[in-house]
Amino acid sequence: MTTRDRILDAAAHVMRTRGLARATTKEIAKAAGFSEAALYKHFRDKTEIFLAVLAERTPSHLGPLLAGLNGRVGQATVQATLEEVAAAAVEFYRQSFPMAASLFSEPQLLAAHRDALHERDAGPQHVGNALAAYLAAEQRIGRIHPEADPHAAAALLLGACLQRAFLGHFTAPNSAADTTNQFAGSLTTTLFRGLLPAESA
Amino acid sequence: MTTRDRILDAAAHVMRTRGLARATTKEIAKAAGFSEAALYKHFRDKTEIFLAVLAERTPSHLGPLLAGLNGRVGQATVQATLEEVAAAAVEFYRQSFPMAASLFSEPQLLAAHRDALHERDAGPQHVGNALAAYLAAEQRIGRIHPEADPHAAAALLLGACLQRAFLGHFTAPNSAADTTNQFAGSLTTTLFRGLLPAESA
DNA sequence: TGTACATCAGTGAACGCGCGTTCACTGATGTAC
DNA sequence: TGTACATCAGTGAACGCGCGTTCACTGATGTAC
Repeated sequence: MTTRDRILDAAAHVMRTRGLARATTKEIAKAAGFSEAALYKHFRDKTEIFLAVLAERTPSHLGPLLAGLNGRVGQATVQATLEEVAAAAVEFYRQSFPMAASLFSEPQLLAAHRDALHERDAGPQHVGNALAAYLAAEQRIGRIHPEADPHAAAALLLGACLQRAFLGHFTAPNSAADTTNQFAGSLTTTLFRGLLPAESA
Repeated sequence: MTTRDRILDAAAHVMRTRGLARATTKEIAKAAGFSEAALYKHFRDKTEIFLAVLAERTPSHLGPLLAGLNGRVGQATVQATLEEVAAAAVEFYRQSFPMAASLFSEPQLLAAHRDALHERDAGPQHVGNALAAYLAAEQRIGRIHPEADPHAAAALLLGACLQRAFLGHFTAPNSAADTTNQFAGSLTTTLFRGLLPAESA
């Protein structure tokens, strides 16, 4: 493992455990096992460290799953696929949320990260787009109600996952009696069936 | 307006516009039109200012609406009510998100705020609970499918609103072609109808 | 093989700066008699 | 009514501290001849 990697690992760890505000060069260097001066042999300044962490240490469980969604059209059941996506999304959001949220305390860093994402053609909105595209494809082969709105459905499902991750971090970490899979299950079931009572028009 | 109020207004403004990390005593005092020393006549330390802002300057459009939900059971249509809730939720989350997210950069402040919310029996999870209670009541009088899960439905709807607010701040502020009302409409329509195709079991 | 030099990752100590906080003070307002 | 004193919101200047960053340096490794 290169020194650069060790610094990034240490920075990611400090950011996650102590928070962005406490992620000082002293803390990062200590966690990495190097002097503070060593950081500046590998990065121009602290911002560059943060941006590298965001670019290279953001979890990506969702990426492969979303990329494989094309091949799943017509396979298994749509509900089972959505359940899998939901479970993965909860985990992904749970891991990325603290660091992503932290960025809002430093708008300049947020803007720099946003631009970096844009250049790599990445970003949080791509998750929703990929899921909506999958749902639209399933809709075309009749496995989803023809009048359903794929984007709205994706927003509902993924939003619920983001919110759960948010609440899990915001409130005491003891809460959330149900498991992630139970949660993903009740979400997709409710989303599939809809709220409309049977006898109503 | 008391000095205390002017300080809190100034602090809230600085937190929103410059970010929590740039919300220094100097900036707050300057924005309030007082000396830094004046802050300490009204607050023990900077943390107390932040906690007071969070307690007294958090928007509360949603509160009255949610409180009035009991009286809406059986009134108008459920979908129209949900649409109204969704639109208000988007606006509420949009306004609170930056400050709430900022807290994740200082876990100690987050914990202190969480405790303060808990003491006042408040917090973000109460929004979901109130909406779920309303849905359960509508379910009891047959205006919602008897097997639907009220908590899951609330999570879907509010999660989508939270996510929209998040994306609105995270990505460039130009995006989001549709209006809040259009968004709320497609959400509730999709949630009501469900994804299930007509001919399927 | 030995010797002289170049390179470069990493260091300890220092730097200037902006931060949160405190201090002794001012001056306006209220109160007692 | 005037005078002496108490109160208290607000101030300017200073404080100690921890921050990000830079500096001259070390010592190991590689290279030329």
